[in-house]
Amino acid sequence: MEGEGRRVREKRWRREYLLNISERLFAEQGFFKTTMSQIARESEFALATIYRFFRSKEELYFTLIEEKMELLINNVQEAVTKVTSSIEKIKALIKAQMTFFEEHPYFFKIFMAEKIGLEEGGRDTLRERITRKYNSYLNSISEIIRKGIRRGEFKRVDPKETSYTLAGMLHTFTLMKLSHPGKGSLAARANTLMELFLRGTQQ
Amino acid sequence: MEGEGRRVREKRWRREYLLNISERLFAEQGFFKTTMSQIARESEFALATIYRFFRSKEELYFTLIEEKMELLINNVQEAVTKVTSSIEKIKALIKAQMTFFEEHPYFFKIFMAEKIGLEEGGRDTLRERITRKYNSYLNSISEIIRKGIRRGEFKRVDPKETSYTLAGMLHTFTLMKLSHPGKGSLAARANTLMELFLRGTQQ
DNA sequence: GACAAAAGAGAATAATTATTCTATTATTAA
DNA sequence: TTAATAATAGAATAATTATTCTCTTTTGTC
Repeated sequence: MEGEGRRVREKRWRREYLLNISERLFAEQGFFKTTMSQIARESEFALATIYRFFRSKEELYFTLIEEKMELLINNVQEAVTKVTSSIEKIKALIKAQMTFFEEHPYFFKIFMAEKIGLEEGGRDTLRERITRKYNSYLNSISEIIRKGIRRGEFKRVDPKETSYTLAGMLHTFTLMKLSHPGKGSLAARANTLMELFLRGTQQ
Repeated sequence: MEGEGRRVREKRWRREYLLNISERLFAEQGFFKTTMSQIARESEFALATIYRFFRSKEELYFTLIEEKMELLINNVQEAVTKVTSSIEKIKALIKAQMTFFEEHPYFFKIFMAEKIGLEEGGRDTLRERITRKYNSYLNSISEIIRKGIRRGEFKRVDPKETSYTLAGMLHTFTLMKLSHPGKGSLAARANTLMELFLRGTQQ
């Protein structure tokens, strides 16, 4: 069984390598400008070989998004469950998401590009799965806020509105930091965003 | 000269009509999935006729964005200059932008889709012009906040970070309201967002 | 009404590109 | 080693589509 183990493992490596190369290309040029030949050239696989791993260009693209998104959600969930108060949970969420996107900047770009489509739910089955996942992620943020209100930690805001808005702040903040990287890491700025979210800007 | 006046005017109408049809299609399907034949069919112009108005598909697309963006910026600037305090300026900005996007939802979608590209500045000359415009818009928001800090209206936040974050809140909030329209208009919810921005969520 | 110029139409072009086909090569298990 | 299986390669396919060409129709000026 050892031989088969290596075989399977190597196949997984190749698949992952392919996903990584594609991720970079899709992030840099977008879905349509990226061609399968280009992915083949850069990954040093032949065209037909790619089609042994993925049924189509779309499947490659959406698989990529789905797997990274699962990773993101898992990371965040793990960080959130480690603390108890709602405010700490929000803080952990912000930090975990920033850290993740800092480590996966290509994915961040693709994710941002898809976000608009995601919030509406596309037609394709592939995209639908991702949409559902993303929405349940947003809902889990709403849930934290809802509970925080009950516990008296937050004002009586609308949880849905607030969680969406937090997501928006988080994305734009990340976008700014990734495109104009200043001093210090993105995650180090988590407190700034947290302050803004909790206490606002008014003197 | 009157005959020429009508001629010119009608040409402008046709151009605008073409832009409107394209705007809808681009918003619904994105740049690449939208074909020139489709635009021709839906606008009831012939293919070659479209090329009398616009040199290429890209020019059509970017022209569309640029013109609407100018309109947005003008609307916001006008609203902002009507009031004096920085806090009121921010409030006017939020309301004006929400109103604008509520009136031009197709443009909003295109705008959101381009935003990621915009922040980095694409290679094309056409896109660069838009990028510059959008950045100067963001800078004008920073400026309001900077002045507000000097006047003691805002805390000593980082104006750039804060203005970007405000932009993000505004976009996501708009996105949410446009895709799940609840009771009341979007602009009517401006106060909610304003509250959140000024005073935060903490109890 | 007649001529010049612009607008309109749809077919032709030319290039691109996702996907599949047909061999060729490497790997496994016996 | 050897038959079977999987991986790889690059050419062929087939469809799509932005753009241009050529011709016809409409419009404005005289």
